[in-house]
Amino acid sequence: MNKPYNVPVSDTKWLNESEMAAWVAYVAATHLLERRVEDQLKTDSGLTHAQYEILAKLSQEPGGQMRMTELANRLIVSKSGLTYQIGQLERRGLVTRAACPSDERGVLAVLTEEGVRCLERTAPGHVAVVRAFLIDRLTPEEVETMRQIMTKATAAMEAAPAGPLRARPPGKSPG
Amino acid sequence: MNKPYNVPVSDTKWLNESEMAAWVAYVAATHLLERRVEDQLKTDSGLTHAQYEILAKLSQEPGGQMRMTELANRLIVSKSGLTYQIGQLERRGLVTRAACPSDERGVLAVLTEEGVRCLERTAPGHVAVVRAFLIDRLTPEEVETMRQIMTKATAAMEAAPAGPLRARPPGKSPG
DNA sequence: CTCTTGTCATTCGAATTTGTACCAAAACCA
DNA sequence: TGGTTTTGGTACAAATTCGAATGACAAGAG
Repeated sequence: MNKPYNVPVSDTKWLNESEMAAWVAYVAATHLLERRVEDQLKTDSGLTHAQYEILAKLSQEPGGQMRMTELANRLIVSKSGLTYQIGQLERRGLVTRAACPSDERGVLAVLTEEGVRCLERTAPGHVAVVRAFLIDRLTPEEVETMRQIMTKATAAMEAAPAGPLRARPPGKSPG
Repeated sequence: MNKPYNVPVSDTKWLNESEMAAWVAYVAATHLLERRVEDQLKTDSGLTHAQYEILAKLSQEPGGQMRMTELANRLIVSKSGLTYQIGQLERRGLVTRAACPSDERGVLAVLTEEGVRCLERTAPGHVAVVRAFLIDRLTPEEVETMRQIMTKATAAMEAAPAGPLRARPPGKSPG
C-alpha cells in the first residue's frame, strides 16, 4: 500500500493541547513538589527524600528489613546509589547492615529502633506537605483518577524491558 | 475548649487507602518515567532531560532567548545549576550567551540554529516515550483530569512562599 | 550625587547519583 | 565434581545538583 503524496515525512504523533498541558503541568508540579518535600524533610529531620523513602519502605517490611537489591528495585534507584545512602543512614544509626541468612553474599538493610523513632517523628510533617500541596487540593474522584493514571503508567514501564526503548507498538516499520 | 481525653496527641491526618495508593503510584511512576525519558534522550541525542527542557523552553520564546534567572525559575532549577547546564549546552554549540541590552548584569541564553535542529531531531523520540508510557495509556478524560490535578498543585506551590513551610492552614496552634 | 540595599550571574565546595569494574558466592551444567 | 555463567554488593570515577559566597551593576533614599 503506497503512501499518498500528502502525508508528512515524519509520522510523529504530537501532543494535542490537553495532552501537552497535562504533561507540562505534571513536570512542573513534580519539580516543585520534590523541592517542597526535600525542604520539609531536611529542615524537619535532616533526611533527604531518598533517605525517607528507604526508611518508609523498610518500615513496611516484617522485621523492618530487606535485601539491598530488592530495596533498590522497589525504590527505583541504582544499587550503588542505595549502597551510598544506606551508608549514610548507618552512620546516623537509623539503619544497620546484617548478613543474609539464606545467601552468603546478601546484605540486609535493617531499620533500627532509632530509625523507627525518626520515621515516626518525621512522617507527620511529610504527610502534611503531601496533603497541603497535592492531596487536599483534589476531590476524592480526582485522587482516585490519579491513582488509576499512575498505576497504569507504572505497570506499563515495569512491563516493558528497560533497555533501548521500543518507541512504537508492534507494527510494520515505516518505509 | 478542652480536648476530650480520648483524642490522640498527634492530630496528624494520615492518608487514607486511596490517597496513599495515589501518592505511592505517583512517586513510582515519576521515578520510572524520569528514567525512561533520560535513557531515550541520552541514547538518542546525548542530551539529559534537564538540557532538553532548556532547549524546549527557549524554543518557545520569541528569538529563542531568555534571561538566566527567568529561565531558572521556569525550569524550577537553581541558578547555579542552570549556569552549569548552559555551559554544557554552549560547549556543544546548542546555545549561546549574549549580553542583555537592558541590563548590564544580565545574560541571555540564546538557542542557536544547531540547537533548533537538535531539538527538532530529538523531539519525536521524546514525545514517543511520553506517549508510550503515559499519555497513550489514558483516556481523554483521564488526561484532562491529570491536567487539572497538576495545574492545581502547581498553582498551590507557586502561591505559597517557598521558605520554611507552613504545614497547617491558619488555625490555633496545638497546645 | 552618594550611600545603602537588592538583584544577576558565576564560582566554589559539598553531597548525591549513576554506570562500570570487581570480587565473592550461588546456580547451572555436563 | 569441576568449570562456567549469574547474581549480590561495593568501590571508584564522572556528572550533576544545590547553597553560600563573591563581584558587578541597578534602584531607591536622602
